Formats: sequence, C-alpha cells, structure tokens
Amino acid sequence: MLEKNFDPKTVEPRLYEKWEQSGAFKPREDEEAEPFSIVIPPPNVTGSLHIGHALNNTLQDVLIRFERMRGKAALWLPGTDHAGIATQMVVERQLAAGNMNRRDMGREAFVEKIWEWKAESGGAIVRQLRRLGASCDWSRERFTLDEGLSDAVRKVFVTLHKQGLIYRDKRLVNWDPHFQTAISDLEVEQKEVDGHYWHFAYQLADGLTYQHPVKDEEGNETFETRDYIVVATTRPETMLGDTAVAVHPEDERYKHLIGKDVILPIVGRRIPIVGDDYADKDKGTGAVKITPAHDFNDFGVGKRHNLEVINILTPFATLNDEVPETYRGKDRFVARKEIVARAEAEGWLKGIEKTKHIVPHGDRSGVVIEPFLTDQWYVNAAELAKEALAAVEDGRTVFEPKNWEKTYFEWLRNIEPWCVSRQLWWGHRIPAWFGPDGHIFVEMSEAEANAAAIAHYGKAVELTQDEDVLDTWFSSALWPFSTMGWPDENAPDFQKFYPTHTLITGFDIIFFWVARMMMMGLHFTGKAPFERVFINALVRDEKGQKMSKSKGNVLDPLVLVDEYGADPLRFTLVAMSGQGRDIKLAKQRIEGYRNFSTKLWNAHRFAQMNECATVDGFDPATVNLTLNRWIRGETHKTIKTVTEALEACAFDDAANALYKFVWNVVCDWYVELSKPILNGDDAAAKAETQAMTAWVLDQCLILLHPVMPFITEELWGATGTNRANDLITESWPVYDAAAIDAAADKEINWLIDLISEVRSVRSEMNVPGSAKVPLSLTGANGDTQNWIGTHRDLILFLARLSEVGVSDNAPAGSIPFVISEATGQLSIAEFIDLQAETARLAKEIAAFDKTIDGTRRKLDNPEFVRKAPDEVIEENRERLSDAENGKARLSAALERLKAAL
RNA sequence: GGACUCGUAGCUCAGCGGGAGAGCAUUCGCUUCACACGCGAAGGGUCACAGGUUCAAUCCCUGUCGGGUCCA
Repeated sequence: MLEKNFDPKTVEPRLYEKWEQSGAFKPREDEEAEPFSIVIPPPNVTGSLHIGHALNNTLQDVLIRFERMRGKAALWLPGTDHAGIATQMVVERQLAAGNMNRRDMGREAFVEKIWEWKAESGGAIVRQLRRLGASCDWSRERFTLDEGLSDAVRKVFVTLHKQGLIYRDKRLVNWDPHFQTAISDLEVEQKEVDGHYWHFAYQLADGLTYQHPVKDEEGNETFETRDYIVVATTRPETMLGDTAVAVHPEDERYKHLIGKDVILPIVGRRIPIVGDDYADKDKGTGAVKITPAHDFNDFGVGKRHNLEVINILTPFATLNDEVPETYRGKDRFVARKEIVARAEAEGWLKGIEKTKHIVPHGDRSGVVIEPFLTDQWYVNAAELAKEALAAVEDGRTVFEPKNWEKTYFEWLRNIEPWCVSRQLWWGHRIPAWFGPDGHIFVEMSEAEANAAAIAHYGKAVELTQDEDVLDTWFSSALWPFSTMGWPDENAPDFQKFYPTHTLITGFDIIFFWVARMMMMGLHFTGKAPFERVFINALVRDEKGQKMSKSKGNVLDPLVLVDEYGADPLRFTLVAMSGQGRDIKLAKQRIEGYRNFSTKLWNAHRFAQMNECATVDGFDPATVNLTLNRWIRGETHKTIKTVTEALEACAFDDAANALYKFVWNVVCDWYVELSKPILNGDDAAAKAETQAMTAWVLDQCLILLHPVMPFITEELWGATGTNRANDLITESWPVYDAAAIDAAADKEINWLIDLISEVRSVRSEMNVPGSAKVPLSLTGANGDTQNWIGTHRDLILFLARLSEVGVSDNAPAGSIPFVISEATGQLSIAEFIDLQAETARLAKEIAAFDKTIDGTRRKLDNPEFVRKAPDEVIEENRERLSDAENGKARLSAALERLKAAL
C-alpha cells in the first residue's frame, strides 16, 4: 500500500542512484535507434546552481527524457568550463588569506594549486544538477581543460593562424587593471554614471588670440578676446597624454584655429588643433582633447591625423614615467583630483558641468576599464561570421523563438575582431613561440615549434612560449565537437552524435557562446553544431526584479528542492517557461504544483485501494463502457497535445495540458464517475474499469515523467506488478485518432453538464449536501432517456440525488434548469427561497439574453450571412436557437413563480 | 539613438480573426468511503488608448501612452 504522502527526501536520491547505475543516462546501444544529442551549456567550474541553471537544465532534462522514451539513442553530454578569470580569482583569494600571492609562487605552482582546488571543491554545480534529476550521461563528462579538449583548442588555434584568421596586433584593448588582463568587448559592461565635464583652458601657442562668441545677459551675441581654447573632458588625468585638440571642421567658432597649436598645461607640450568630425559642436565646448593612447575614439582621430600616441599608464592604471614627476606612480583617480585642483589654482579650470556618461566596467572585476595599447591575439571574427550568418539565414539552424535570430544577425553583421589572449595563468596557453628576433612560430607543440625554428633559422635556437592564455570562450566555442572527440574525426561519438540536435540556453550568451560555436563548428566541421537553438526565459523574483545576492531576493533552487521536492520545482519552471517572457517566480506557485503532485499520488492510492492493477495484454481499444471509451479518447488527445508541444519546445503547453488532464479530467471526473462502477455489482464493468483506470494512470505517469521524473518513477515502481523496465526507459505512447469516440464524448459531456448544473442549483439554493433530492427531466429526447438509464447510479452518486427520471410535466415545488434540449426539474420544495429563486432565474435569463443579442446581431447582418464561412453561420444559428429555447423555458418558470408570489 | 519585447480578472499569466480563459487570492458551503497540499459552488474583465483593415478585431495594420531588456 502506498504511504499517505510522497516523501521526496528519501525517494529522490534512491531513484537517481538507481537510474544512473542502470545505465539509463547513457544513449541506448541499439544500432537502429536514431541518435539525438544535446550538449549542456557548460557551467563555470566555480559556480553553484542558481535558479537560472535550474530552469535551463530542467528544460534540457525534459527534452532528453522525452526523446529517450521515444526510443532514440539520447545523449545529454555534461561538463564544465574552466572559467579563466573567475577561477583564478577564487584561488588568488585563498592565497591572499594565507598572505601569499601567485607572483611569488610562480606560474607552475599556482596552476598546480588551481588543479588542487578544482579536485576538491570545483564542480559543485555538477553534483547539484543531480539533485534536480538531470539525466546527463556522466560517464562522458568533460572539462574545457581536459587533454582532449585542449588538443582541440591547439588544433583550432594553429589552423586558424595558418589560415590567417588569427593574428597578432597592437591595438587598443579593454584593459582590466584589477585582473591585469585584456578582456573582450563582450566582457565590458557599459554603465551610466554621474560625472562631470571639466572645462580646461589650453593656451594658444605663439601669443595667438581670437574672438570667441559669448552671450551676454540679454542673450545678445558679443565677442571676447581669448588667448586660449577651452576643451571639456570627463577624464582630466588623461590630459597628460594629450597629443591634440580636435574641433569640428565646420564649427564657425574654431575652424580658423585648425592648424594652430596649443601648449598643454602642466606638461608644456606643444600640440596641434585638428579638424575632425568626431568633435561634436553641441557637446561641451565643441573642442575636445585628444588622447590617442587612452580612448577608442581618440585613437581613431590620432590615426587620421598622424598624431603621437603617448601611453601614460602602467598596467595597474597608475601614471607612468611619461608624465611629470609629481604624478608618477599615482592612481588614475588620485591624479584626476590633483589635476583638477591644480587647474583651479592656476586659473585654467573654466567650469564644471554635471553630466551622466557611459563608463566601461569589467564584468568580473567591476573596476573601470582602461583602453590600453598592447600586443594581443585576435580572431578575424568577421570572416568566420559569414558562414555562421548563412547557416541561420538558410535555416540549417533555427532559433526558437524565432525573433532571437535578429539579435544574432545584428551582432554578427557588426562584429569586431575578437581579442582572445588573456594575461592570466589559468587556461589554454597560447601555442605560439618567439624566436630570438621575435619571429613567431605557432605550432601544436614545443617540439614542432623547435622544428619550425630550425627550418627557419637553419639552426636550433632558444624559443620562448607566449605567456598568455586564451579566452575561456575560445574553448567553449568548440564545445559541441571537442567534447565528442574532435579533432579525431573518426571518434565514435563525433561520428554518431555530431551535430547535436537542440541547444537550450539563455539569451544572454547568444553572443558570447552561441554565435561563436556556430562560427567554429561550421569552420572546422563544415556542419552547424545544432539544428535548433531554444532560448529559454530569464527567471526573476516575484516582483519582476532580477535576482541578485545584494538585493537578497535570490531563490536558491536547492533550498526549494529541500522544501518542496525536485518535481514541483521542475513542474513550476516548465509550466512558467512560456516563450518570450520572463518568469516571475513565487514560492506560492511551487506550492501549487507540489499540491498537484500530491493529487497525482492520491489518485494512485485510490486506484490501489480499488484494486486497479495493470492487466497484462489489456487493450484499451476493446473497452465497452462509455465512460472508458471516453477516457481513452481524452487520454489520446492529451498524448497528442503533449507530444506535439514537446517536439516544438513548447514546454509550458505540455505541462499545462498534463495538469488539466490529470486533475480536471482524470481526478475530477473519471475517478469520480468510476466509483459507482467500482463499488457496483456488475463484475464485467468493474473489471474493465479497474483495468482502464490502471491504464489511464500509467499513461499519466509516462507523459508526466519528463517533467516530474521522481514521483512518477516511484509510483510506477509501487503500483505495477512485475514492470518490465523502469519508467525512465518506458516507451512513449503513440497518438491514435481512432481511440477517440465522438459518441462517448457527447454522452459523457452531457453527463458532466447535468451533474454540474444540479450541483450549481443546489449550491445557489442552499440545499444541504446531505439532502438527497429527486430530479426529473421534462422534454427529454431518446438519447437523454437512454443516458439517464445507463448512468443512473453515477448521476445519483455525484449529484446527490434520491431519484432521477423523466416526466411530462414539472413536479410541483420543483425548480428548473436547462440541460441541452431537456429541462431539469429539481424537487427541493422544502428548501426553496422564492426570492433567491427569482434572482437565480433572472440571472440565467440575462445570460441567455446576452448571447441572444450578440448572436442575433450577427445573423441579422446580411454581409455576415453572405461572407462568413458556413460552419460559423451554422454555429451561431445553433447558439441562438439553444439560447432562445433555454430562455423560453426559464422565462415560463419565472412567470409561474411570480404568479405564485 | 537603434533593435527586440510586454500592457487581458486583485496577482501571475494563457489565448492571438468568429461564444473573454487558467492558477493563485477572495466569498460561501462541505469531517462526501484517494486527497483539507482536499471537495463543491460563486463573484470578479469598456482584453492600455486612438484610428484603420474586415461581414466580424483582445487577436491583423498604423500611431500614442506606459513598462522591460539588449546594443550604441
């Protein structure tokens, strides 16, 4: 006998262990089975499971369980990425606690330390995924720094270099002064902050003066003589590296000054005034200082005008030796204050304007990013983007929902070179070696580099390997094929499971990851890495705010699993995963789905108590009872809906259809309607209904399993006798249109309507639940009369009636309600409250009137009758006639009632 | 500034050309033999606003207002 309640805490770990041991997570070996594969978006090895992971991985698990049950060789390949900066950060923090730092320690020892950390505490998230029920094939788990994946990284780097698609370049990069590394554009967060425009006067050289237009108090334009030009800047400290002042070539105020020079304050350098469109006439003073070494726009201006590029910063964002001695070694923000103070003291500070401006910050470090001139490795992303664009344009890969394609296209069409080198120690070391003269050898190994050097120099020379490592995303970009054994193109997994079928991920990494996998996958394998990219929603708190630790509104999925069980959390996430919308997650909602799983549990308890056991060889196609034919059809309708929804990644539709079916169809009606039969004397009917109940509940378990794997597996094991296999490997049912019996549908729907009407009248008339009252139907046709005969027991039981029959006239003291062509007459004389009854009838009649008005207006319109499709017209005619009929009957009753008052 | 997206019952959302829906919340009634994490019943909406297309618009088109996200 089933326990009173399902206990997730004991069941979940037991079943997970059982599944994993049984090999169910591995793709089936059957040669005939169609391969179906997905790869996990590898979580950061330092990460822990947050609610976004819970959603993303639940959806993947739903999909893979579904396809596994459909008989495919289903592979969900898991793993983690090495998360260069994040991991290095974690271990450096540990070192700092012990008063150590990586530089003292040396590269080798430090990397060793990280591996130790990884072995001990890395990959917690992978264990946490198990709590959710994720059915990944752990025997294939991968890590981006694994030997095989590292081999793939080297192969890709070397190949792209030989193809000219990776090159070394000296450009401005986004420099993170905290982590001491370059980062890519994508790792920069542009934040709007409050700041100032400081107006600085730069003295014109050679005693030059000019007339500058100013407005007087009345707003009239007058001129004053100036021997300086005023520039506005948000970053005063960079003035020490200025090599020009730019004005707009069409700016009447300044254009005559183009070609003249100014003397840079403090430094005393003579720098030119140049004319360039970049200067905005309406911003600040219209004149802008140019610091080519420390601003991306200024760098462009410098290129156009051949300006000197003076780097004034160290990698720590302190001032270097290019600046006057007093400022050397000072932090950029300290220098800023001092320079402003000095400008004020010396009288060349001409104003301070408050402004909001965009400042780049490192997404990991949170510090202000410095544009910094360095040598880095770049990928020619524009070239690789071509095929990645084409593959989505021509439908080799489709996005779901489709509108995300726009985001993808937009980024790829405007793509910049991708800076892939990082000045870190944790990651794939760049396979590039420098000869004594700086000649670069990019090879798979040191040995090959040495060989290449001998070929180049004609003798053996000392080579030094590039110190830098690659961007973590560089290795993630290879994930769909590097995890399958590539570069060995004969690797069995690569042969069988690449390309993958569906990628499920968040929109926030379309650029970071999806686009880059597309580029690399197409370039190196010639095939798009996935057929479909499903973009899942973002989980927010119940107020719609992004969850963050600082706001304290984080819902920890593991806490929720402890509290409610994995199944309700999964069901909630799936049911709320509607496309193109954020998920606002409230605990109340999870509670609701916990109640749902309890409902499912209790339905099985009911079945067990009534000896509804799966019958070997039972064929639902052979059932005779209307009730059983009806539920067979309802079950198949649900099979169809759920299957189609899961095929289309409409996960929420699948969940909602299951919820309705289990609760509102099976529990509310089928189980209730079956009770009189299960308790009745008709042995054949009873046996059929027992078998059918077991079959229906089995179908519920099968269909629910991808979403709620634990409780369904537990029930599967607890209720069946000698199940041939675990539910996880049970076959998915196939929809059969022939299983739907229209006549049975009509009959049972009538029955449900009748019972609902009686209940409604009873409730409105305050008939006590314990009172059994007689019902008779007037105006009943042959079908209705038959149905009353057939379902007599059910009607009496569920509507709590003492008697049901047909008659020609309404019995005295009865009150009417409409049920199809017939009128129900409920004899509740002792409970009748004439006022309440008058009100009830008036309300019913008003509802009919509303239908009649609307429908008649349509049918009276000749255009409608002429142009609308026949079935629509017919539908409206029926609706009108039903409403008019119903109204006539209730109106007559109301008249009689009024006469009696 | 550009792109995307959303305004439907108190809340969260589904529906997206032909009768306004669900869950939660609310109200009323129930120790009905699976389940009070339950059962039964009920109330609650000019489907943001203004135009247009159509026989017909919550649904399609245009604009306005308001929210959100991403990219500059």
